[in-house]
Amino acid sequence: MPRQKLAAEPDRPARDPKRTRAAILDAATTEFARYGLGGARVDRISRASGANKRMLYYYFGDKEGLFLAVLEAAYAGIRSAEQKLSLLDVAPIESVRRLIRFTWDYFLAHPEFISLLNSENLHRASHLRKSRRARSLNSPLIATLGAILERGRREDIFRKGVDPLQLYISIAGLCYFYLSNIHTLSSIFGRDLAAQPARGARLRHVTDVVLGYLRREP
Amino acid sequence: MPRQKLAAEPDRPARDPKRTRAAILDAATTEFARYGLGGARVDRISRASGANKRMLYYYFGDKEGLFLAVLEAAYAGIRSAEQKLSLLDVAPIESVRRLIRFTWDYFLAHPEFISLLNSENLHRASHLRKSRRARSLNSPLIATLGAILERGRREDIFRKGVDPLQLYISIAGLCYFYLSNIHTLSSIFGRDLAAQPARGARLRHVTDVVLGYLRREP
DNA sequence: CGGTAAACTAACTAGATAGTTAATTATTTC
DNA sequence: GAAATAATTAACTATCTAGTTAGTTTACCG
Repeated sequence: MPRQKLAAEPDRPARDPKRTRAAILDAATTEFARYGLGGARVDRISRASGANKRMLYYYFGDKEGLFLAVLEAAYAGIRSAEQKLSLLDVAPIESVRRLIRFTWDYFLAHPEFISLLNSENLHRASHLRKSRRARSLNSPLIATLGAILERGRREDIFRKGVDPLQLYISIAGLCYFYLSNIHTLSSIFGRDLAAQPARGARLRHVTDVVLGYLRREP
Repeated sequence: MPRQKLAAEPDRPARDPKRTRAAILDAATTEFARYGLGGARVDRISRASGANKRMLYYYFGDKEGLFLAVLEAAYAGIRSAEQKLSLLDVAPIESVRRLIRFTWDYFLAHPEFISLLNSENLHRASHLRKSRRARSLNSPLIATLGAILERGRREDIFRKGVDPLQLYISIAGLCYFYLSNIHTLSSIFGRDLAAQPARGARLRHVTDVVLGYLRREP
């Protein structure tokens, strides 16, 4: 099948480095998410992006460099989405509900992020370690969550002594694991856990677990 | 480097199909866990097992058949360990504590199981779907957990209406995610989350989350 | 407008890869 | 004990793979 050329429109320059680079990143995200780093193929990325294979090496160095760029872009995506959350202008319980809802919806809408994280952990975060932006990928939500928990404690709604980092990890874990392992869980338990009623039940359950935990102790 | 022969001991038969097959499975488990299905190499498995590469195809058909055999063995392992748990001869709260502890300790001791599950989900459980034993890999703990929750409810300790499958998935998720994503989490948050104090804190936190959720509502 | 550099193309390469072939050897069975 | 079978070995194969080479073409700048 003849290769799709990018600059097919008459009024577009034949060379557009930003567009070429973005197209490669996009195709690479899909390929790495679908096959993992080890199973992804450079030639398939090249074909899907419409860019010559040489260009992958021209812009990203090598396959692993491309993978790191994909990962950084993925992190930038979730951080950007997190910034749009408004959590501090509502009551603490509602803040936590929103955070849970955001986390669940984000993972649901971005299964490629889950897959990329799994790949990166298989490789022991060796790519992130090379990244100059790793620490900047940290989530400012931890501090925000700390403020929410402190406010909830002062209002006598939440229990004392909750570690915001642990809670953040737990909220992520409760959502992530279900979606990341959706295939084996569905297979083992003989149910389609990806279907709507099951997903809705899962979100409600996660919310109950977290809010139940946060409830002030007698 | 000269290839290690299996039957080096004088009183061992030169041919031992069971031992050869077990050695291949063992080497394959390590290889698939370390590199994922796509990154694993058949020649490395052959070398590590000490068996001729032809034997991998003789016993398992192909690389994917070998992967399925590894996965089934891994599931058999956790089911066997679950059977040794005794949960019904103690009070409900202690039962739940034991289940959490078991889950955490098992994933900690078997990082290869986590990695294999991640690989299988990347491949959409396509191997498990071919397995004739998938449903038998189901956990009988779900029913046990149901009994525990019902007993706790009757004793007015636990809240009403807890879905044992959801709770089982949540306990697994709270433990699994932390360990599965240990590398990216440590990298992003600039802490060694695999070190002892952090692990202990994590287990305590998970226990508090689950028991906090289960606590009877006022 | 010409020179230069950047962006791009097509073909190539050296090594890797899963799987196969053609045996040989050890064990089992009658 | 000989024949048959199963388990094993060494070498091979066809294809795949990431990355490279050697250009060409387009855009930019003075």
